Amino acid sequence: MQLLAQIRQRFAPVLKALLTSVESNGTAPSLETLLGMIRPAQNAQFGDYQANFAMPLAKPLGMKPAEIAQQVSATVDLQGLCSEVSVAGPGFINLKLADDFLCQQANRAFGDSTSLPLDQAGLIKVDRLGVSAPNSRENIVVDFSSPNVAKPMHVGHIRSTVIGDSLAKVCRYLGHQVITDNHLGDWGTQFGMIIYGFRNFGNEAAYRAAPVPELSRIYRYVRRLMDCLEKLRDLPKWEQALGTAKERVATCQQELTALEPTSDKAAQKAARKNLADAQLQVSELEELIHKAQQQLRQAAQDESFSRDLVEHAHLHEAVLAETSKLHAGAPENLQLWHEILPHCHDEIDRVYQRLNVEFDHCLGESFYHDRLAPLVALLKRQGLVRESEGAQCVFLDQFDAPMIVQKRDGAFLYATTDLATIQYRVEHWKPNRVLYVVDHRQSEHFDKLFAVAQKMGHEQVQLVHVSFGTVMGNDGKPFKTREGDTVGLEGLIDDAVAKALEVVAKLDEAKDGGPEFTAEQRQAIAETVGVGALKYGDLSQNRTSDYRFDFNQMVALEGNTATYLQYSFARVNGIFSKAETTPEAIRSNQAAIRLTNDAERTLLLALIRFQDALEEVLVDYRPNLLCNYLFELTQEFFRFYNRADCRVVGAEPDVQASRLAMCDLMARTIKTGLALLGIKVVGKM
RNA sequence: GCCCCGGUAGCUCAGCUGGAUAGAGCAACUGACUUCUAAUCAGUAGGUCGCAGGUUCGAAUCCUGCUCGGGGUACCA
Repeated sequence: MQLLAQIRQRFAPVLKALLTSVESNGTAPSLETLLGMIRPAQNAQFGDYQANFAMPLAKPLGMKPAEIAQQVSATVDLQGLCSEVSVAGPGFINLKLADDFLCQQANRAFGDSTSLPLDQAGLIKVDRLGVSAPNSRENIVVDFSSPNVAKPMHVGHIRSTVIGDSLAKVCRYLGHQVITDNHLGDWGTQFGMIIYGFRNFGNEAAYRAAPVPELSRIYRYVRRLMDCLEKLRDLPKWEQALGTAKERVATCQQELTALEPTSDKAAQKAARKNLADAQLQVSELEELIHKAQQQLRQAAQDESFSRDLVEHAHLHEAVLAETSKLHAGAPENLQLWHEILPHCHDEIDRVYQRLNVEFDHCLGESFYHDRLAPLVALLKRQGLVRESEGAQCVFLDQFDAPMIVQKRDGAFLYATTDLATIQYRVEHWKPNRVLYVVDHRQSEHFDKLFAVAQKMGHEQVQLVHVSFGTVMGNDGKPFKTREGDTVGLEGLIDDAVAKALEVVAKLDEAKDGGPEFTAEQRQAIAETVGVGALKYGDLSQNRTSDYRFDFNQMVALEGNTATYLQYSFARVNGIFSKAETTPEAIRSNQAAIRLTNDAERTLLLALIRFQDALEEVLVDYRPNLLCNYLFELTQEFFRFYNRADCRVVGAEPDVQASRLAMCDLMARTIKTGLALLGIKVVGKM
């Protein structure tokens, strides 16, 4: 249920009346703004909710804020909703929900056994818990994950995948019509690499025995060759640049010493900064060169690799040629592409399965390739395209550089594909909104893309770039292995699960009655806990900030982690078995939730805020708000759980029944909330 | 050069559509297992919210300048 909306509704008529009296003076905030100032109390000592609109009304109304607050709280009808209304400080209105209302809402959620699907196929279902349908049901397309299928998924894919999946689920849960689409990279240069590599470095037998590892090996091999060739090409340039940079250091040094006797502080400061910049440049170049030399030395030790470096000196061009042959429809390349592609899908599907992520569609770049030429033709007809330096460009007033939709050599770009994708989605899915869950470095691309889409006439669809920060390593730099490679996603999952298994085993051993799990049970729990920790570590972060990936912290499995939330679910189950009952029995028992103390009250208050928390998530597409909510809810639960006067088992029969119902609602809310984050629970830990 | 994002406790970060005394986790310290699983709970300590101005009843939050860091910036995605 929507709590905030209910409270705001009660205040609306009173505020409307007040606003009409300031009509002449048009400077008063809007009704909506004022209602927005009713929100959960920041500090529980002030009550449950607070209204802060009296202060900004003081000037337009020509009254003291406290008087306004007084008047409003005397007039507003909060019958059945609040038990206490008071004015405090300069004019804050503090509200306390009536216990009866709290119980009534909680009972409604508890009694709602309807289930809602979280995927299009309806395979994942969760409890509705009294959550109401949206005011307007929208068609929402969520575009996320979008890896290149030709190479193994790495740590960079995790944020898009996990955030997108969660947003899609929240949208669906709140009643929207959602289509998830994985816009796979299955048509780009990476395939040129694999095709070339398959022909030149492929091992037929290995491929037949296990295609995926062999393809992966081929990709990595070509990648390594290209890297080395690039280094060979760039090394002289860098060395030259190093020389220049060193000269610059010397010049800067001289300039600074020349300035020293003068008293021009600003000039000295600028000179010092120049020097520092130059020195930084030198050290960066030195490191770059050092690393490259190291890599080349290593390569030199590998005889066959060195031979390949010589034989395939023009690898870069060759790869591009294979790619454009593929795009041009050359049968031999197309055939190979069809042969290879399913294996690439297998590879990423295994990761998705592990992460419990599914898509309604996986329409990759290849799906759009024959729509690109017609799209450019359409842009031309619309008069949006202009040729510049041989390329077909759409120029935009807001940007210096144009959006290029066709290269000088006639090839299309990802901008072209993205436009064709919008075209297709609008035509076939008629979305009100499309969410692109893609990292922040592409924000300018999306700004341009959306601007062009609007010029093309797609004004009715709201296009949103849900951007997120980079995954950093412990050193504060983009997350890489010690060797400088990107970190494979699958290995990361394995590590997280392995770590979770350690903890599960250790705690199981330490149990009072001795270990209770079999090896298989431990493994299953570790899988849920490990994957949950990995996802939650990411989701609980504000998506816009760079995310420092600290493996040890993530698998600490205590504090604000998925494990903590999962643990609360397991503990509730512990209560049920102690009480020798089941959730089904509790629900059919039709017990009434009622309040006997403040810990119960705080827990209930948190429980009935579930929908409000979910709606907050969608305001700015921020799953971390759901994490915050679930964490706070769980804290309230454990406070309740640890209190001597909140024992469930052994309380008076009707109190026990009420508390069992509360616990059931708690367990279902946590389970549902975690499901909306794409995280599972286990009955015992 | 231009554009975008960020600087909050020792560490990692919430809070940013302005609200009362700036929060959490980790790390440190004290206490709670004959109890519904101690992966828990209660408590202590820790801060000139990068700096300087401004807007107003009120600023971590909005505006301006500065500073430090990251990213992007015409044919890669």
